[in-house]
Amino acid sequence: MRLLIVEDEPTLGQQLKTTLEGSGYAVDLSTDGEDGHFLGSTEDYDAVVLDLGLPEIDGLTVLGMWRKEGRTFPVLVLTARDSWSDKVAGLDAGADDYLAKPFQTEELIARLRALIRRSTGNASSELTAGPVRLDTRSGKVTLDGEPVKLTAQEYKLLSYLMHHKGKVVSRTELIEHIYDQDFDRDSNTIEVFVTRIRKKLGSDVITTIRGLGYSLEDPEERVG
Amino acid sequence: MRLLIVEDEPTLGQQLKTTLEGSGYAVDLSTDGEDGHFLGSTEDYDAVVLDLGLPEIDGLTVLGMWRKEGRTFPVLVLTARDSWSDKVAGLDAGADDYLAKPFQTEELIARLRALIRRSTGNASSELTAGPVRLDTRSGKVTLDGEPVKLTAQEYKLLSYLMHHKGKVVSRTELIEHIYDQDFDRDSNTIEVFVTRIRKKLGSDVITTIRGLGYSLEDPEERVG
DNA sequence: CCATATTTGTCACCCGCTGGTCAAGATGAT
DNA sequence: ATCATCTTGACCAGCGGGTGACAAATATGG
Repeated sequence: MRLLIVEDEPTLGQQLKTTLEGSGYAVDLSTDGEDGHFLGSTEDYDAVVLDLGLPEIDGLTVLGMWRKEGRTFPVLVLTARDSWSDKVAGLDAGADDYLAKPFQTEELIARLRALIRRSTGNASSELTAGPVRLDTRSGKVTLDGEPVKLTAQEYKLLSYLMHHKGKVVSRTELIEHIYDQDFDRDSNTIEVFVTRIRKKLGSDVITTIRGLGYSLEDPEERVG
Repeated sequence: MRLLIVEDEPTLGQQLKTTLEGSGYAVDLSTDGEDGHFLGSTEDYDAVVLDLGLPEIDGLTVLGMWRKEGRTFPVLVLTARDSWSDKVAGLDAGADDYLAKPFQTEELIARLRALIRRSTGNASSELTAGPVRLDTRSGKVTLDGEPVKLTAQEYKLLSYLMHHKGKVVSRTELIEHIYDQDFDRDSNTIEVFVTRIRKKLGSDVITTIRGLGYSLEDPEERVG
């Protein structure tokens, strides 16, 4: 999962980036509205954390522009503690959730997880595909009930696929959502990790669609 | 399906070409209006992506010329973000859809798919012919409900025929719409692929009209 | 703070699939 | 029967993808 943070205060921004990366997200950080808006318009994020008090362009404006352009990623807005009006305005402008500063990073993480879950149309924080179950809350994976140890990267890859079960996900899309901006786009890491995951979970969990990418089967097995 | 991209910014153009080819289109790329206009006038495209901010000739002019020449392919116009006048002018000049820069390639792909679907007179993204069903959205094909694995090329060929169900499609037309500019026109690949598709979907799906080409039966055939 | 284990990404090599060519055989039209 | 057109099996080069091994980076533990 890949996030964009738009936060003008460098220390806080950097700190958030580090924490969220620690929670398994690929994070891009932008410190002003102009740049942040551009990133959100061109790159493909799973969620955005947007501070309203920005220099240059105001956060609300940025959000409004995104929505007008048809960007649908979930946006979590950071507001000053007591600016009640901001919250209302934020929700009006198309924010999906808000959090008042100062806040516990714990809470931010929890809310982001919920946002992403909802936006991908998953009802529960438990995702399943055949014998595989993934709990986004605890970050644990089981195969036929048995716990399986995945490494951080393996988990990210699998998690993205499970959030988009049934859809064909291209290598580029995977790279874009698992790594942040600067990453060597032509290398075969994805293939390598798919192999490693298959070794742990069985070779039939992830299907290869030649020339297009990978896919987790939807439970659309039809018998009779 | 074959597309023409007219985009002066080389990086963006090339990137678009690559992505769209990845989505199964044959793509010609032109970097200036003069050349772009020529291609659109001589070759046969299923849709055109036209950037309005072109050197030499303006995009709107090109579009106008095409329409005056009687070209009917659907045109998706790329406009700068805030130039609202461009949009209006574009639609007036005969554009079928527009997309403001910057945009996400996902969206471009979706819009193109819709444009082509509409321009071929198909109401849904699910095309059917007898027992065969093709979903342009997911790229999956089923025979009597059973999923069938087609290769990329097989899919392109079948997809084109299904978009033009009932019409007799000549070999040249197929070649022109499945491959891009540089392709050896006299070879029997088409025949070979027709054979291969028949082997997978049954020999009666594609009818041969000797001397003219191939055709997918309209479902209403009834021999009295 | 060093030693060790684990993880991550790169590389090289292999393999099977796919797309395209060719040529021989089948099928139709006249 | 003759000729053109279409079908199909065989063949092969090239590509995309899978995998083991190695090296760098990072985490773990004494």
